[in-house]
Amino acid sequence: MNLAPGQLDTLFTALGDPTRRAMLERLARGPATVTELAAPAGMALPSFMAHLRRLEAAGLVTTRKEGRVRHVELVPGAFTPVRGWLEEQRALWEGRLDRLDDYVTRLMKERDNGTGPED
Amino acid sequence: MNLAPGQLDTLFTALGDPTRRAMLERLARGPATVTELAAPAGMALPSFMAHLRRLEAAGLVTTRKEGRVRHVELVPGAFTPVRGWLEEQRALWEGRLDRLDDYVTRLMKERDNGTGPED
DNA sequence: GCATTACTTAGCCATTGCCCTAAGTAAAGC
DNA sequence: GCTTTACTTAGGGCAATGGCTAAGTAATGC
Repeated sequence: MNLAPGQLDTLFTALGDPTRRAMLERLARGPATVTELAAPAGMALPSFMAHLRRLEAAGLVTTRKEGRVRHVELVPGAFTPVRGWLEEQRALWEGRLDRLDDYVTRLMKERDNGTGPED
Repeated sequence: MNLAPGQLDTLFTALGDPTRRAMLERLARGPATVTELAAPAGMALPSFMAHLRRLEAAGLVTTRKEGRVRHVELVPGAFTPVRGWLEEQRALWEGRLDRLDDYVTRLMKERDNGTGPED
């Protein structure tokens, strides 16, 4: 259940482009065909398809071809590793604040009863 | 309070590199000097400094120079726009599921009392 | 069956990203 | 004051990214 090394790299950089984020925003509202998806992007199809391939490579979307039309949809839990990393960071940060808080609390107690922080 | 256009680009791509994420993970535990931060990275200092500048440009860290030493620390709310975007995506996705759920519920009711979905 | 639609492949080009070495500067240490 | 330390600046290489046009393929529509 662990994530592949480099998966966060692929995910974060996939999210680092406005065209690709716009695609995901659109897809969050439901599946679409390549043509539908590409319309608002305002770029040549081959350029657009490269973005789509990037999202697919990152595991953020899946595509299937029916006849000459390719349908695209979001992969449900695909953001999880990203969220996970951000949560870890928050936990680290808050852990640090907690320890800082403990430390300050201890210092104040020590000041009150005259014992110092030395061993 | 709105975010600058392109800020998400800068943030996400800043997070898309393992060296930079490692720096942030280290900094979540507390401030550090450049030398301390660079030690585990295993690369030449100039290369490392470029990563640091990326993080600073993205607004994820701040640095100040004291004498010949540069100190680096996390900017507290810097992940907020990233979290925010992810939350929006989730809301969109769940909104869609809600509507799907409503739809299915309505269909079932209609089937039960014999009224069809046609106008 | 011929035209249209919906990609797909191929190839080019400019910019950016990520790494390097070499040499410079400026504060601390002795 | 000379050395060491901690960056900093300058410049170079090479791959990846993000865009393009032109031409190909394969399914649909008429």
